[in-house]
Amino acid sequence: MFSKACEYGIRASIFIAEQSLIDRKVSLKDVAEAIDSPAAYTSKILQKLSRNNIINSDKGPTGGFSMGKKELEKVKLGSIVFAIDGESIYNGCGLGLKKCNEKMPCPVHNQFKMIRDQLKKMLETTTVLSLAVDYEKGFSFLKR
Amino acid sequence: MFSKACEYGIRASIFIAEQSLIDRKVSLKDVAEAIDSPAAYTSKILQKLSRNNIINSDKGPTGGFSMGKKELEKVKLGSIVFAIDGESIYNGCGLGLKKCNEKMPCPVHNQFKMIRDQLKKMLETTTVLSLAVDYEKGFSFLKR
DNA sequence: CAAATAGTGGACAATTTTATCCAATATAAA
DNA sequence: TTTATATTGGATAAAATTGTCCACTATTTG
Ligand code: FES
Ligand code: FES
Repeated sequence: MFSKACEYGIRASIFIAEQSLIDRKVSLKDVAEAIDSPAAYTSKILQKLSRNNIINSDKGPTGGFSMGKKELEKVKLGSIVFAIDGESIYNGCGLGLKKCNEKMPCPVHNQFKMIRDQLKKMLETTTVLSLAVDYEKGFSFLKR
Repeated sequence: MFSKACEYGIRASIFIAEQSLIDRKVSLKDVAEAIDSPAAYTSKILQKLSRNNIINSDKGPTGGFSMGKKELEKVKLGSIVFAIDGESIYNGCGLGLKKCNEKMPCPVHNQFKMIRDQLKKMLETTTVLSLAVDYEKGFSFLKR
């Protein structure tokens, strides 16, 4: 469904969001341990999220990754997926034709469109904040 | 969503099904041209489909790939996806945890489960035959 | 200013996926 | 039985994704 990079990106964002809720900046190492991901690779992904204004990062001692109140409220899952995996989720064809195209649809276009539209809607309405709150309550897990 | 191999596999199956409807066996070359895929790679995929009894293949002159009436009626999209991409569509976690697990769900489990269940249902109810019939009528395309 | 800390960026390596090539096998037809 | 044809299987290669290493920059603190 999503690339590994995107999965790490989502998990990292949820962890950073949750820590930001209790006013904590987290280091790369913190993130990698919390979501059980390779640190150096995770670093690249966090850079991308940072450049896309999904999280912010501060250098130096007392530095680390965090999310401000505004970001916490406006960042949806879709923003992360788009930042990392691009628009393929939105306009890609289920059978790999150049682009999804109503006028010259692939044989599974109708079936796929329905599902993809729902996925899209889900991504665009689910906030990282809401997921972070559940995670904080211990209802969900970022590693196993 | 699916691997490239799986996309080729589905497109190939639809083409083979459609040609079988008018009692034609097709060669590897025919398939590769019809779906615009690399022939040698497509060959591997067709082998896998053949071993999974989704299509049949005959060697030698007058050989080629085809689907019998029984296969045409019983093969669903899901059979193809399972044969090529395995069970990850069914039990994989949306955020990349080892397995999807109700007891220790990832933060997006509920949202993903809903979408994945619908995808699953779609894959399990859509027959290759129905897609082949639409394709035959010119309602859909296998390449662009 | 010096030292310690933490993210950044670039090069590189490993792995997985996708793609190619060719000899071997099976089969039908002449 | 010879020949032509078409799939099969194994070895490789190319490309994309995932993962690692290390020197550099920015920043805080003493
Ligand atoms: S054309 Fe294939 S999904 Fe729309
Ligand atoms: S645990 Fe992640 S999708 Fe079910």
